[in-house]
Amino acid sequence: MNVTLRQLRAFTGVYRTRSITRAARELGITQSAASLLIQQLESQLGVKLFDRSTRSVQPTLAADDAFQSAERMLSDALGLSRRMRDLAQARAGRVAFVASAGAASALLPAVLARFRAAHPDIEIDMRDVAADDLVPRMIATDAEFAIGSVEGEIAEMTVETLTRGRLSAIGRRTADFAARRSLTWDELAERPTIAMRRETRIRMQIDQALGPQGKRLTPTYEVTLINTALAMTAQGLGLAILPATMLPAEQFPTLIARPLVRPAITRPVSLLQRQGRTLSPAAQAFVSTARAVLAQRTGRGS
Amino acid sequence: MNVTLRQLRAFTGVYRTRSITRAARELGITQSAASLLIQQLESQLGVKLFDRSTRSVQPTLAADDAFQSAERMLSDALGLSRRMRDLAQARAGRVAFVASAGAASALLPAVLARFRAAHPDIEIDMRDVAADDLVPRMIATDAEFAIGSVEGEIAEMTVETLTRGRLSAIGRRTADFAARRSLTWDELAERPTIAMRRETRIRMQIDQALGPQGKRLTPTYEVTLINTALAMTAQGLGLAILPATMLPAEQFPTLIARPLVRPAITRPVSLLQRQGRTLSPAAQAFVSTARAVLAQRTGRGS
DNA sequence: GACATTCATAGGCAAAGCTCATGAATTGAT
DNA sequence: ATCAATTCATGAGCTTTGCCTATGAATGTC
Repeated sequence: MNVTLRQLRAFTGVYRTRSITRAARELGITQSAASLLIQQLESQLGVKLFDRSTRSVQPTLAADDAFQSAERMLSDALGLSRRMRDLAQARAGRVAFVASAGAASALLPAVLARFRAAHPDIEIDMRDVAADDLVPRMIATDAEFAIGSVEGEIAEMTVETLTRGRLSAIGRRTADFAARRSLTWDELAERPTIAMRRETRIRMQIDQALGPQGKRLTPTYEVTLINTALAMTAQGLGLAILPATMLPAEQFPTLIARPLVRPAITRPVSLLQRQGRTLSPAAQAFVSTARAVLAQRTGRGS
Repeated sequence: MNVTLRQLRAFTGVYRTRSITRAARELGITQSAASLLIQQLESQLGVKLFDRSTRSVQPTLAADDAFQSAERMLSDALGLSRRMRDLAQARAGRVAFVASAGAASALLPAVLARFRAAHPDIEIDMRDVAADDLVPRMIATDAEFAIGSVEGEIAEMTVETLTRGRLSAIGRRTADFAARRSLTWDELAERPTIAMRRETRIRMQIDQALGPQGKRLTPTYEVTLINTALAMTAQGLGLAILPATMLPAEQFPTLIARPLVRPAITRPVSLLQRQGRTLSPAAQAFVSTARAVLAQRTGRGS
């Protein structure tokens, strides 16, 4: 058998109190148990630690020597427990994840704000990447999860749809536009529109979905960055054709989104995780915050 | 129950080998025992440490975090064991003791040399004091023992006589003097003598012992320091009246000691220890070295 | 698809660990 | 000086822990 922390606890207790009885009380064990623990420790270390009579318990020089190591180990043990408890309660730690640029700019700011309020000491490492890089970066780095639009299966990963954003027309809150429940794709032809360039994921999905229906989007403007599209829309240059989830209400308070139908095209906001790997408590907390925020958002319409 | 070092050993093993089976082999336990230890640790820390499937054992972030503390504690534990083993074997540590000036100059140098050869890493703290200070210093300081001439009992202390030095006449190795087995006190009257001053312990003892016999020492010279007496003797100024144990043969190779008889007066060389306190292994080793050296010395005549 | 490897779990047994009771030594009070 | 009180050590007995063997489930390999 080897030295145990139990023995060391008894040892430091006796060393400090100079009494086996008192130390035992502190530890919540009987005096005889404490006595045995000291004896064991002495025999395992091969050193007498206390000169004891019924009347006094005097530490030997060896005990003076051992005391420091013992204290350090015990405080390390306590520190470890505390640290793990903090990690478990997401009061310490770090969340590293990948987010597509779209999610990062529109969806996640709210999540981040809420998460930070609840878990102020968690380090957040959000890697915002172009949509195409989402999965490769997730695979290549130590990110615990990824948030973005992913369709289909990916090896070694689980994909879960958090919410679906309907492709929408985003425009200024004019009486006319605000009155609409929805717009059809056909109706867009009559109006100036701002869409993403053909190379982008969003646009590719639109074209793929409309093609079989014999329809086609012919935008007035084509841009690369979502923000550009929204800024142009805010200027009244036309309707932006985007998932509603990509409209940050705080940033563009004058804009509103109205779903496009016939056909309704939806785009998932997905959560990507490594299969068979548990998220750290901090990451779990983050994910559930994200769920909560997205649920609200969906509730008030998307 | 609390975290145990056993669990931590299993943990670091698994962490390093990324395998419960291999770690178990290292620890000399079965795979199932190791598996249980990990489970216990996880439940006690409230944190998942490994994502395990039958095919892989992946440390979580919490495990990365915990690993360092765990390693430190284990190496502390090892260090403690080793340190205590060194102390036990008197391969490390420190001996603090008090020695009367006489013992320190004549008896102990040989002991120190031998002890140091056998225990090169032990720190030695020898406090050499005047004979009268021996006991007070022993009581007041943290010295583990004292060596010097002590008669009678002392509270809280054990007094053990290591050897007895006979009061002797010390003189140059002349054919005449060397031929003598012993001298009587009466014979001293015919010769020049060098004795310690009346205030010294040695002298007081001589006077007390001779008084009842109606005898009296009337020295030619009276000095305070033993070394002075010996140096004078070496110069041929007379016979030094001292315990034979106080003649350091190495320092005064020309001098020899011959016991004084009628009456024979002896003076103990005592070992003083605190009652009920064990000596540190280093001190024990020192004391037994002292015994061995003194035994030799007694053997070759004093 | 059979095989081998690895982790988890259950049952059973030995050992450790604790408590309770008691004894021995020592101190302090009556 | 005797007695009560305190404190540490020890032994008996019971509970809990800890380990091993055996087996099952999952997964990657040939």
